[in-house]
Amino acid sequence: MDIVQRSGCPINLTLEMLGDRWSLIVIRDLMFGNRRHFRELLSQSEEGIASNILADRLRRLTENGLLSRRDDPSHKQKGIYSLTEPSIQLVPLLAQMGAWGRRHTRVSEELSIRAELLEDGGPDMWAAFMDELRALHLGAPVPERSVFAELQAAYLAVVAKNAEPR
Amino acid sequence: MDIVQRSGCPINLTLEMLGDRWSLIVIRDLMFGNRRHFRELLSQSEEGIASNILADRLRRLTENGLLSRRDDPSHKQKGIYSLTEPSIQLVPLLAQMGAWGRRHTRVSEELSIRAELLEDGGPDMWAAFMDELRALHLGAPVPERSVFAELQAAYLAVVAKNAEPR
DNA sequence: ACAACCAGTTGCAGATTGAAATCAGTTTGG
DNA sequence: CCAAACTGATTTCAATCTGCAACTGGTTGT
Repeated sequence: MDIVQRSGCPINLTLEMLGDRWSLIVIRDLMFGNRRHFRELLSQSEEGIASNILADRLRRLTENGLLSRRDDPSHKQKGIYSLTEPSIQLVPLLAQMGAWGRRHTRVSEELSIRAELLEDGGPDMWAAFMDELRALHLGAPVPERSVFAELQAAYLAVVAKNAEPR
Repeated sequence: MDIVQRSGCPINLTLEMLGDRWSLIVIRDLMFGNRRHFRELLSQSEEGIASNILADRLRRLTENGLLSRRDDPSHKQKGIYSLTEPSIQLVPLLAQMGAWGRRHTRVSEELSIRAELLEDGGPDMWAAFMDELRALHLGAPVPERSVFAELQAAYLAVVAKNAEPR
């Protein structure tokens, strides 16, 4: 999937880097699901990515500077994948994608509650989330607000509500 | 490229509809370049889309409700493609894509000036642009402000500046 | 020792992509 | 009226990409 540069248009260049069916899914899982290992990304994926595709995307995203990989001290084969500053700055883009998808596609309630919160929260919430991701992935100081916890709590609340026998 | 729905996640569903290398390029050209016919999209494309791919994407985008097609009264074979409300609502997404690409890829000055303006203009400018697109593509009343003209003027100014002999 | 786990790799069939050529109907210029 | 150019595609074909399943070589826990 190496590409000769087609044009210097920012939208085109973004598509050349991220315009396929899996790259943003992988980033989404790292970002919102906090999956950091190959196996977590492989088996806990809603969409069921194949292992060769996952390996390929992790390699390409790392080459392009959107992810970084370091060894896991607890296991010689494990690697820990982290977001980088460029991929953390995809938060507003993913928030807009979630907002659009929520309006114009047939989403499930459980999986779209986070998108709803993120849309309602607006740029302030996105910035807070990015600060939190910098702490989780880049070792920056941990901010007070945990958007991650807010999103997770809302998600679990919806799951619990829908599991209610009635 | 028909897809069995992989999951109800809004980001995934948006990717299933738009996550390929050409769909958003076509929408970009309709939106920012005001290309309305097959030939205009084919030959004035910066990236050089192939005609079979263009035909396929126009068909798929129309099937998915992101474009509409009507006959051109001036030519029995010509069709006029228009954006629809769902694709007009992609403006904030494309603005974010442009903003990200401008920061993290090697864009050309000429092709990124519009992204810069759109980023600086923020949600107010996006809303004005969407109103203008509703006038151009859906027959809504023409708004006072023409973001399209602002973008075009800025683009032409950069082209002129860079063409200056010095 | 041994089973489970780990991060991938390999092989393969089928689908998708993209370049180039081609197509048939429509309009235009002379 | 007729030829050339234009229209929105379609066809052909090689190359690439996708996804599934099996497999590899190594690590870890018991």
